[in-house]
Amino acid sequence: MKLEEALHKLKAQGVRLTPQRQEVLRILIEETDGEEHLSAEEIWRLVQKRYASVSFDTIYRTLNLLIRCGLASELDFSDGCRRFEFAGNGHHHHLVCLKCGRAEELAFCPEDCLARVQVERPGFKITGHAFKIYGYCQRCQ
Amino acid sequence: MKLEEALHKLKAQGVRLTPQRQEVLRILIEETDGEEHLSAEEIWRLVQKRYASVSFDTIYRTLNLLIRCGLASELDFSDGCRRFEFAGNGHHHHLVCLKCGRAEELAFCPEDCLARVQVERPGFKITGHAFKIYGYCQRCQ
DNA sequence: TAGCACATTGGAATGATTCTGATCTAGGAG
DNA sequence: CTCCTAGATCAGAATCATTCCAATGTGCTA
Repeated sequence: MKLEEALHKLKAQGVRLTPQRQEVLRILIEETDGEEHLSAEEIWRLVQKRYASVSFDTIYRTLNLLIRCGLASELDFSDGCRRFEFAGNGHHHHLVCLKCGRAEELAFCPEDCLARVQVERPGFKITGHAFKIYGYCQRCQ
Repeated sequence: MKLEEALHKLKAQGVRLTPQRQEVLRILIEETDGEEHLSAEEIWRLVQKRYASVSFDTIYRTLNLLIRCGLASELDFSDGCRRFEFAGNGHHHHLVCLKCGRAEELAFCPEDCLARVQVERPGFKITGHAFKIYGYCQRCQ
């Protein structure tokens, strides 16, 4: 399954599989049911359940490591802290609720817009993009 | 001109026109030649030229006030601090250079994408959006 | 199984932003 | 024009997310 695959990918990059790292990865993959996008603190609390003495620093170092290895991506919902998600579910964007802070995932991607931008600005070398939609989810209206 | 207009708009909302506020607004409007998008600290240094004892706190309170009044907007270029711009130049997006941090403004807006999203997710009430393109500007490639 | 390069820990440091309590002032009332 | 006060400013301390540091612990290769 996904976790095995992700661990294998990490190992293939010469990264040590410590229990803390495995647990962070497991949480990103398995404990984000529905529309949860966890903050570092939330991940820390979850890891603590199994490894009570894990430090905050380890969480951040691990998350940054996973990002460098392409297994996690960071999100910014303008709520004061970074949020993280597993990067193995394909490219997507988010609908962010301004009241409850939850984010729904959106498969749709404005690729054709990118092409138009590239034509308009040939001098700029595009490497990535972000499309975020703000508003109120059904529950919060 | 623009500054007069903006000050008038502020007054109309019952906001006191202190010299510090006027200077912050003037800097946002007049001193951002080219593609500068100022951080709070940069604005602070500029205000200090005229009001040497201005506090950092005043800069932040003023910027947040201007945002609430619709005269400024905040930008996030993922470089660790918020950046600000005058909100009277029309809706636009940004091409952010990952090397030098500068942002070019992009008049093009993926409005049609928004419409498609709205059809796809009728339950979500859209109030705003952000479209950011990351990459390398001509100078930095 | 041993050894060491790399990870983890706890606490302190950093940097952006906001709060606090004392002092000052913009701008309306007289 | 002057007075008055709600609201603004100031300096410095507090807060919050994130990272650094030095000591200690541990995956994993040989």
